[in-house]
Amino acid sequence: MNQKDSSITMRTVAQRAGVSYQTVSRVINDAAGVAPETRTRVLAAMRELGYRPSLAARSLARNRSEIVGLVLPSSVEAGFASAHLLQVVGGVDRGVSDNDYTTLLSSPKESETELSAFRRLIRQRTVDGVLVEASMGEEGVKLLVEAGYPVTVIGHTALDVPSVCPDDESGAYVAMQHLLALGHRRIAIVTSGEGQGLAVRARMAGCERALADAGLTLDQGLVATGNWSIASGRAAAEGLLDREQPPTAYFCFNDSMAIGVLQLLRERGIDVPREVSVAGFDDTPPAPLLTPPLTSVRVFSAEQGERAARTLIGILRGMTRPGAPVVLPSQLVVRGSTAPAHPR
Amino acid sequence: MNQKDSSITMRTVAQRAGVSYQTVSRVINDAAGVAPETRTRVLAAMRELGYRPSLAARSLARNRSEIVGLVLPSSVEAGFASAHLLQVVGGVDRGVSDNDYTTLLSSPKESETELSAFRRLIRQRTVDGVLVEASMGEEGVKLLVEAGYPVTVIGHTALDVPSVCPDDESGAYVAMQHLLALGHRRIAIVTSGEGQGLAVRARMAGCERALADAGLTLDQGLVATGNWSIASGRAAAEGLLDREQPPTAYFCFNDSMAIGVLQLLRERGIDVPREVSVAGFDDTPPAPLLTPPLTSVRVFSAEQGERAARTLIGILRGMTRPGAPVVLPSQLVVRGSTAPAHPR
DNA sequence: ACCTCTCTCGTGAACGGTCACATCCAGTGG
DNA sequence: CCACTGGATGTGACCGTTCACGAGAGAGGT
Repeated sequence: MNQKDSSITMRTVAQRAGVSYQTVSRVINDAAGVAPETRTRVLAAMRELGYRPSLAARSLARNRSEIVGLVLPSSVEAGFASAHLLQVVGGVDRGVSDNDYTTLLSSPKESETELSAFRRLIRQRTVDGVLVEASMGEEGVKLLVEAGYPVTVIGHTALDVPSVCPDDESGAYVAMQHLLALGHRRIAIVTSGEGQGLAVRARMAGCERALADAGLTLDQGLVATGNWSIASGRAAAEGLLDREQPPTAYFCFNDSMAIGVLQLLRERGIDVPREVSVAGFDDTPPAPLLTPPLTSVRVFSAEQGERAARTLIGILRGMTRPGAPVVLPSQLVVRGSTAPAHPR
Repeated sequence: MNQKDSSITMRTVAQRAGVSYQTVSRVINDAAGVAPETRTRVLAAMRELGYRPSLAARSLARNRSEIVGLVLPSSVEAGFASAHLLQVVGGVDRGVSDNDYTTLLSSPKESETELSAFRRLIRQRTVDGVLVEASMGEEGVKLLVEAGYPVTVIGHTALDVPSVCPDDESGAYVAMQHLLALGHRRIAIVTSGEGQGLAVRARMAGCERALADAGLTLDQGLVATGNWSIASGRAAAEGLLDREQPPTAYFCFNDSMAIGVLQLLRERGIDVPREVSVAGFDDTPPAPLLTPPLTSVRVFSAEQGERAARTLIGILRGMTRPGAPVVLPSQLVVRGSTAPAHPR
């Protein structure tokens, strides 16, 4: 059944079906102008011979490959974000292969600069378009655009490029609202200074809106800035705990920093959620496994990947004009790390 | 600098350098028989024109693509194993791109059977060889082999195919030895009945060897069988706790099941590690984040991926004969979940 | 009956490389 | 002085598709 060497070409099929290779080509691309009877005959021949079109030849002739590149941060060091990334990869692959495209991977070798992944992709000249994970930075995206590649960014971007991202603003809004509804008033916000500026800004805006809705205003003294890492979460909490009036709740802009906060609180003997509440962002898989299970904002990573893939392919096919960013809803997942504010 | 349309071909370069296209080809593949002076002239022309060879054309002519496929389980549901997987992906990509190959992704769409990913790869006919993650099962591997593809398996396999895997036996041995050294004598083993049979058997063998070295023998009553999931870990612990003499330590064959065990113990009010110890396997990223941090056996996922990639490419290049499985060392990481046995 | 039109199908030339040769030219050795 | 050798380069065919044509056959109108 599986012809090992698979050197059956269009002409083989054509011969067998008693037509010319062009007719076979028409059948394959189901173009108009082929008699139904002929079509079935050709299809039969294809099946009998186990014919598979050569992607290489097709790419050469059509000058496009039906392959999209996916640029990811070098996952080796990604550590905690890994779950999110893998979800994205899975989603991308789904969206891509549903459209009969294929996914080509490219992440920077650790020895090189981040841009190497982009350069390699451009040099290879084998993909039709590129999906870029937001944490890869914007320079690479520029490079791709200059080289003439359609690009879609997954996560967020400040560039004028199609993108798919979670609804950071409303995610943060809902989380903040949740904490407020539990009676918390001194809510620390642990943000990050690195990368993904837009996402951070949107989340902050969500927080401010929730506060405003509750008739409150953002206390800058309760805002701590980390760098997405666990350690930076710890450090942030450390600073906040030393205040004369320490916060009764912490809202961290990702789960890693929330974990850092949890660690420090445990060390200081402060019970979560009885004494203080903690919420994270991203809802990574370990979140429910922590002690206590972490309340977090789910961002549907896989869907982001899938939508981005569909968007990009739509553009490649000329069916979609690159338009406004697609914003996917985010959703608060309440778990054990948040509880009513401790009455004082 | 970046020619957007990039329609500069070998002949363009040839013309510019005042040679024939064949000479350009020679320079590209740095074949012998080109005068050094000519070579530099051609190289200069290539640089000036920003020439990039077309991978499609090359694949067509050479009948190989320098692309390897990577088959992964549909990550959407992979949940906890995700970190391991992403590491593998990262490692693979490193090994692949270091050799100027490229990685093509293929995971089964969730709507289809697992084999779909393999079928797609075969039909596409665009890769030279395939890397398969062990949890993808062996049927797909057979399919690939029948279709004539060189395959390397990452993780483990019972098939007669090149593979790279962790040293399960010695990993389990060291972990078991660690628990024995802490004074534990009733050590439960939480294994799994699903998939990766070889890995399970190797780990069990390691346990038995450690026990034998300590003059002990495996008590089948202390062996519980799960299915790698958190829930199955809970269930296993539940059964074991009801024994007249419950275990003082649990060695689980992956981290997920260890987490299940930890959860149940906490619910029952049993302190880890003061009263009982728990160890896992795989050392996934959340392991150090648990309460208490989980002692586990690290398996170097990224290295597995990288080695597998190198092995496969070696075979593709005809430099390596497919040989015996490569076994990478594993390493025990001791954390807070294991402590001296509670004296009774 | 003839001409036109449409539908179906076939032909030749790309696409951008590689491969197996043929060719050219300078050195050699007899 | 000439045939021989071997390194440097060019030539033609081919890889398996697609694309832009052109050709043949019925159908329909006059």
